[in-house]
Amino acid sequence: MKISEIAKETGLTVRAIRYYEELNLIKSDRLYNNYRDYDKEALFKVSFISRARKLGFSVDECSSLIKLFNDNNRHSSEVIKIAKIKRNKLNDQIEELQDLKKSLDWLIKKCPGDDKPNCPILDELSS
Amino acid sequence: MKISEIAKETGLTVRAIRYYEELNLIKSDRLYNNYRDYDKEALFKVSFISRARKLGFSVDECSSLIKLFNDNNRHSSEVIKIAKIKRNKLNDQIEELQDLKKSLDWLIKKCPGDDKPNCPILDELSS
DNA sequence: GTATACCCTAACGTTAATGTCAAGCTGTAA
DNA sequence: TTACAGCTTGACATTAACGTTAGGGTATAC
Repeated sequence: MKISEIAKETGLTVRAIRYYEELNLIKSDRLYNNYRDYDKEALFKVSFISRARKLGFSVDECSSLIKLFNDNNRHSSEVIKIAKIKRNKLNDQIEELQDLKKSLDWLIKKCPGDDKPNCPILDELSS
Repeated sequence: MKISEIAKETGLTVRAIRYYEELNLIKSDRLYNNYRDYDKEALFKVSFISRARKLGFSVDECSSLIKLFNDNNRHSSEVIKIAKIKRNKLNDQIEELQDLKKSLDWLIKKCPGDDKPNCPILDELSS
């Protein structure tokens, strides 16, 4: 399969796939004309990355996952470790955003939102 | 007041303050030696930006808020509009992260996390 | 007069994940 | 054979919000 077919199958762009190859997440065979050639296993790995990216893993994290995926002697404890680190990061992000949202909600509640200049939001930001 | 004093007061870096000036969020008077000189009103505005940044507003959004802050004919409805847009963005982000977290939680629950290679997380990412 | 700690501008570096473009080879249908 | 679409590498561009460095002027205490 050629790169554009892989792109279509996985929903990634051609550029993204080449980028992952640059970072050694994927390898590609070459045809006589130097076009990249992918077999089913390669397609499998690219799909793997695509799914992991959609799950919120960074390309770097995908790299670690791919290594485990390729490693028949892996321990599932290593995989779950990466997943848990990711989950904790997500938790932190969510909490931070929720704090921000709370503050904003509070300010929004206090602002009349009319045609007069008086505004508790600006007041709060200046005080 | 000199720039480093403003930085100390607001918790921003000197570089950040100069950056905001570059983007025309702030102006500065100059002393005979070309040093930036800030009065109380300027300090006020820099604090304003600092607080808004900490509340999660982007520099660009701060720029809009500053304009309203400077505008005596503003309507508080315009301010609340920006705040609400920001809150909605936050909501979307939070929801997206929570979805990701849910998927991860589900995968983590299913993975034994032992010394054997079998791992539902990798399975799911490949299927 | 010298050490030290400020200040200035200008400009390149950082991070992630591609987008975009140039310049050229390849494959295929009409 | 002449389009035209698709492939190649390589390299610069993008976004946000500054960090960092270079090269140089300034203030002040000793």
